[in-house]
Amino acid sequence: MAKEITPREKDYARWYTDVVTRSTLADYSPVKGCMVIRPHGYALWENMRDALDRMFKATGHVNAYFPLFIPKSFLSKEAEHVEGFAKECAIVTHTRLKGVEEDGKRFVVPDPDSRLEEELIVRPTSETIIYAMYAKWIQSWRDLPLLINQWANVVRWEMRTRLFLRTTEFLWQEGHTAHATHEEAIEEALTILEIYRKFAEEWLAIPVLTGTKTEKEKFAGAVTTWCIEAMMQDGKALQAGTSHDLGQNFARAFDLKYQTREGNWEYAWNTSWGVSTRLIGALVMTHGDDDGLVLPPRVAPLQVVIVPIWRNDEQQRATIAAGRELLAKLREAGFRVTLDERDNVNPGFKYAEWELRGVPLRLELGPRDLEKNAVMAVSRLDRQKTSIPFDDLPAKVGELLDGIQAAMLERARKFRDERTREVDDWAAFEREIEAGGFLRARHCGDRACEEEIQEKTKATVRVQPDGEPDDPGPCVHCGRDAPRRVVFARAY
RNA sequence: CGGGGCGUGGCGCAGCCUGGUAGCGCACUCGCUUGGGGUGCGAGUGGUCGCCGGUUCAAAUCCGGCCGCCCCGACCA
Repeated sequence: MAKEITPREKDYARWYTDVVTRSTLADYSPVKGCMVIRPHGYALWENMRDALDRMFKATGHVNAYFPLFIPKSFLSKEAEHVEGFAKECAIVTHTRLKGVEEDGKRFVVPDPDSRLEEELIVRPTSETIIYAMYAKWIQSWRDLPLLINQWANVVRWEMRTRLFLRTTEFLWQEGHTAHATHEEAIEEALTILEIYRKFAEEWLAIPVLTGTKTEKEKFAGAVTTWCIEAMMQDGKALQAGTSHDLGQNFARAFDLKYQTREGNWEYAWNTSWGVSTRLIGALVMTHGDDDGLVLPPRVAPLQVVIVPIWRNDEQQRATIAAGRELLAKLREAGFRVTLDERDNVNPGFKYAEWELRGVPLRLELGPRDLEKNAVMAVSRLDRQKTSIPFDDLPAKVGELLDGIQAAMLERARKFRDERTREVDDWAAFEREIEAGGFLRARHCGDRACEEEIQEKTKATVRVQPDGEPDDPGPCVHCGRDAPRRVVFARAY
């Protein structure tokens, strides 16, 4: 049916790229490793951003904006942090270009006279600049907690790129907080983790596991990294968001101290947390099918498309007129909806195109429907048809959209649970990991052991799930004592 | 950074081996037709064949160099 999309079975990576580009979410740009987020993709991001922003604000956070550039010296202040990011930073060395001529051709080169004394780093993340500012703003216990978020772009010069999943520049939010006690900081990190979980499941219909990262996988500079981890349709894991307890690592590095009620000076406790446009990639790979995108109604840029159907001029006038009324009524009710009045393509073409772009609900409006004073609603999820009398209109559309939203989460959860299994011995692990999905196995927690597992199988510990009872036994790889099971998978 | 592939109208490709004035599909424009799952027919618009150099009467095609992008791996959200 679908033209031009590689089926998932044939080549999952190609399918992903096809869906992202053909559905007009994004396109490759002339800049290596960088993508253009097109209006459809950006509208999706805006909806995600707005929902998250409300959740952050409801829990006491405020937005601010910090500079794109970071003095080089800042980045070297926290040892682990440098180690983690040094290899992927873009560096600004000059501030001017200069025209030169060679072989009769003109081009530009950096003007040697404009070389910067202290080079600037294009932020890969903003911990350093933000905690430098916090050190200036915080003196007293009364200044705490400080709960700031920023919506920004960051640059990480990675070797491989994949639309939305890994690009040189990407959009994200990064929260940075300062607290008087470690307990409070941990509570903050967990509050955010819960927001991420809720957002992923209730808005994106992506079921996630929550828990901590191992030493090997945690953020460079963190004491503890919590994450939400999702499973894509090819069985690979995708880290969808992280929340870090930074302890006093950055406070010490940037001399971020406050005076206690008792008059002593103490280092503050920090957290940082973020989700990025990578979530769009997660959305595509969790719900998409061989016909294209499938978007959850709550974040879909368009929730409903009305397609009028006619055979002659009179019917064209009638169905478009009815369509416009319908459009107004649904907009009034708060739905994101459009009417496809184009007369140069036939209905079948429109169906295929709107399905490709992931619109959850289509309302077909033809002569047969007009006779009955009804529209035919078709779900993007399963193409199930429901005839809706005009009189039931805004309400019934809301019900159908809610139903699609719930069914998407349900379907994704079932998919994940069916591909999650327990393994207890190494032979089973090596065999099962080839089939993809999540493997729940015991692990000793030793970093070297985890690295060996990765070398042998490309699998890593994705998450050490929260809130699970102890289940002691031998490590699946080395046989040493392990307290409980963790989740292994190959990851993006 | 290692391995592979590709640069030819807006997009996807053929032509290259065996040199002889550039072709197909889609898209676009116009007309008719059709319209409840990507209608059909006809007429058009649009390209210094990635760049530089060489061989030749003649280069998209052969030779040399350069540039760019994509895919796969290691690193990463």
